[in-house]
Amino acid sequence: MQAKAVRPMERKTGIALWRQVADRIRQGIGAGDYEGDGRLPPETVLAERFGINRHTVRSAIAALVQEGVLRAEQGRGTFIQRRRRFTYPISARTRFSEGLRDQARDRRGHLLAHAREEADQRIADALGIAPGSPVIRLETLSEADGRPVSRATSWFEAERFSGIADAFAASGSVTLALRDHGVDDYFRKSTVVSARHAEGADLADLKLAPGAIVLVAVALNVDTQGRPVQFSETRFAADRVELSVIG
Amino acid sequence: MQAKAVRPMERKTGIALWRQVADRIRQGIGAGDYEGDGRLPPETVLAERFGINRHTVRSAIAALVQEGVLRAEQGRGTFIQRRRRFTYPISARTRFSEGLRDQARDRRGHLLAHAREEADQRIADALGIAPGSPVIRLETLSEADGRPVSRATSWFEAERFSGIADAFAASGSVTLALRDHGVDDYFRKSTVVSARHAEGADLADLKLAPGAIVLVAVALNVDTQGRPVQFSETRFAADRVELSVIG
DNA sequence: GTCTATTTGTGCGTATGTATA
DNA sequence: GTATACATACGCACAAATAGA
Repeated sequence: MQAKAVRPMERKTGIALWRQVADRIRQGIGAGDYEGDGRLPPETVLAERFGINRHTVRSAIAALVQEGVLRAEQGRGTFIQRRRRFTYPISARTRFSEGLRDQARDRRGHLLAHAREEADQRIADALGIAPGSPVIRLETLSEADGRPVSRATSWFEAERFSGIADAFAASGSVTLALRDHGVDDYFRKSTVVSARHAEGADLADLKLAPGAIVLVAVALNVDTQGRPVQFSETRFAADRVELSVIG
Repeated sequence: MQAKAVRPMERKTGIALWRQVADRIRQGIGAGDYEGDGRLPPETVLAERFGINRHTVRSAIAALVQEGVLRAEQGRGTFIQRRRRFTYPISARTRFSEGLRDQARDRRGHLLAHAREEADQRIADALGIAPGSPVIRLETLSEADGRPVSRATSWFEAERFSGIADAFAASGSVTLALRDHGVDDYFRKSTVVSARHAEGADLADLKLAPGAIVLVAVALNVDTQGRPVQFSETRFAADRVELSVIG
C-alpha cells in the first residue's frame, strides 16, 4: 500500500466516475499539485490512487485533453497544457479590456447578436425605466489570447443608445460604444456574483465541457450623473477566470 | 406540439440525464420559473417538455426531494420547498454575521477543528510573515436559519492570536474573537472569488449533493494599522448564496 | 545499436447502471 | 413491472512509443 491516501470516488451519483476524476485532476492542477515538471503521474498510479480502473482514468484524461487542459504523449507521459487563469478585477472602474490589460496580449469583444425588445420587470428596475419600455439587448463574447473568457448579455435603454449595437460591433468595446453615445465615463454601481453550471449556448460559445461551471456577474453601470447606462449578466468560464474584489 | 420549446438534453456527457434534469429544475426554481403557486408541472408534462421518459423525470425529482429542494405529495403534485437565497455583501467592512443580519433570524458559527501549524508560502505571503512561522488554522462552519451556508478555513499568526480558537468557539464570531485579542476593528483588504465543484468534507458539512458548486472567496483582513490579521478561504454553497459587491 | 523498463494506446469480454418503450 | 438498448466501469492482455542502461 504505497499509493497516497485520497478520498475515494463517489459512486452512483449520476455523475460518471471519469467525469468526477477529470474534475478532480483539473482542480488539482489549479491548486498547483503537479507544479514541478507539469507531468501527471502514470495512469496506473492515478488509477491506484483514486481506487479505480485505468480505463476510467484514461476517459478522464481524454476529456481533459479534449478541453485543452492536458497533453498526452505516448511513451513519455501526460503533461499539463499550461494556461494562465485570468484575474478579472471588480471595482468602481471595472472595464473588461482594461482589467485584463497586463494579463493578455490580445483582448477581443465579439457581437454575437442584438435585438430591440421590451424591458421586463427586472431589466426595467435596474435601468430605472418603465416595464415595457424599449431596450436594446446585446449578446457578446469576450476573448483573451484567443481563448473565450466570458459571454455577456447586456441591456441598454433603446432611446438613448439607439446605435449601440453597431458601435460595439465596430469597436468590440462597451467603453468605446458608450463614448459614441456621449458617455465619456461610467462607474460600476453594483455587482452580484453567483455560480452555476454552464448551459445552452454558453457551453458552445465558451468552449466548455458539459458540467463546467460559470461565474455569473450581474452588474449595473451608471454614468457620472448616476443614471443607469448598462445592465448586464456576464458568464465567466470558472476554470479560466477568477474575480478580484479590491476593497 | 403543445409542449414549450426547451433546449434538448445532452447525451453521453458523463452526466446522467436525471442529474442534468435535476440541475435544470433547480436552476429554474432559482430563476423563479414556478413562481405562482410553487407547483411543478406534472411529471408527464415535464417529460414531454425535456424530451425524455417520465421515469427519468422521476429520478430527477427524487434526487431534489432528497436534497430538500422539492416536496412530492402523492395525488396532489410536486411543490417547491421554498428557501431563500442569502445575499452576502463584500466590502471593506465585510463581516459574516452582520452581512446576513437582515436576512436570517438565526446566524451561527461553529468551530469544527483547529490546529497549530507552520505557514506555507501562500499563507506566509498573505499574512506578511516568514514561511514556516507558526500559525493557527481554524476550520469553521456558518449557518443561517439552521441551513449551512459556508465552510471556511482561516489562518492567524500564532504569536499574536494564541487563544483565537477558544475565543471563536465561545462566541462563534471572528469579529468577537479578534476583539479578545485587541483588534477592535478590521477591514477587508482583498477578496478573490472563484467557483468549483464541492469536494471532500465540504460536501457533507454543507449538506450538498455531489456535483454541487461552491463559490470560493479567498480573503485578507487587516487591522486599522494595515497589519494582516486573518487570511481565509471560504466556500459558499452556490445554490444558497450570492455575493454582492458594492462599489 | 540493442535490450529493457516505463508509459500511453488499443482490443475484448463481462457486469452493472441508465434510459426508453 | 418487463424487456431492450446503450453507457459506464472493470479486468486482462498486448501493441507502440520513449528513455535510459
